[in-house]
Amino acid sequence: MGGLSIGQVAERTGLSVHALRFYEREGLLADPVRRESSGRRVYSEDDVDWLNMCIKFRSSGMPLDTIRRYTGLVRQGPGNEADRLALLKSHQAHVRAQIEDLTECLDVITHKVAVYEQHLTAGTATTLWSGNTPTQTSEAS
Amino acid sequence: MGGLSIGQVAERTGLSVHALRFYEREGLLADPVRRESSGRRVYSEDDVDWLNMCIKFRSSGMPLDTIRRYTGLVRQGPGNEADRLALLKSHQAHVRAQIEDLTECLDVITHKVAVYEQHLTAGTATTLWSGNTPTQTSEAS
DNA sequence: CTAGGAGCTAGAGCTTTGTCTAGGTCAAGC
DNA sequence: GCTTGACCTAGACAAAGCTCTAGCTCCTAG
Repeated sequence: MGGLSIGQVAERTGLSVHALRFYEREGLLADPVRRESSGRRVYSEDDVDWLNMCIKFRSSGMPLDTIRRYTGLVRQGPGNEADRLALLKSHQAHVRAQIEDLTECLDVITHKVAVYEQHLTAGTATTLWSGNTPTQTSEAS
Repeated sequence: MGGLSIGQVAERTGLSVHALRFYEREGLLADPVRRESSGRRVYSEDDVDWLNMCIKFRSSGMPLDTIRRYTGLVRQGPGNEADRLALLKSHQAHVRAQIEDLTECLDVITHKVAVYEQHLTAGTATTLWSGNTPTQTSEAS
């Protein structure tokens, strides 16, 4: 309610105080953070919510620049909902693509893990034959 | 078989020739690329396979440094399979975490998309009431 | 009243991952 | 013989996203 200091916000968002000031400078905050008479920032719960959303955006690969654009739309107020939606959908597609991509990579890696695990188990079982090492060729399979 | 030029490899891996040279300098290739008498690189199919694997690693967020470590292990030859496996498993876990993370982000975004879509549809249906805009507060939901 | 701790601004610095440039070699085709 | 295009090396530059520093202001506690 009352208001949070930058340190408190850092603690509860996980962003550093440096990053918080940086984000503000970069225009990522929906509205400029209020200040105490002394000039210190006072964050509202809404600010924290907004920041948490930014964090979600960031951690799903949205560049600061895009977040800035989105912020700009929200700042403009009602009337550009279609634009916001377009931006969100585009990012949504991007995130889906990332997940697909990663899933594919995971498959490859899991395959390699399986190969090595099997190799190592075999090595333990049949101690004598030590030539059964994945070669460089089989490495890239 | 015969051997591919850097340009051909660039074409079929999607990496730029610059990136290919860069990767080599960075020690990401299992063995040093062979050279023509003139000094030009000659890549084998194995090299391409290895590069494709590196690309998978990279695109799943493995830093060059880790790829370099993995490469080092493979270069050392048989005997360190357990280390390779450990590295792979660690990356596997990392990729899984990323996917989970992204999935969570996707949920949040999808939720917002739904809110905006519903808002816009409602706006079209009931043209008169234009005050029904997501507020900044609801923005961060 | 003084020390410590948290904040402030402006701006420099850093890391990662490439990309690009400059200046040069080489082989093929006209 | 000259041009063109692909390639070479070494090293400068770049973009993104923070992080850190310097130098200063406050407030609070002892």
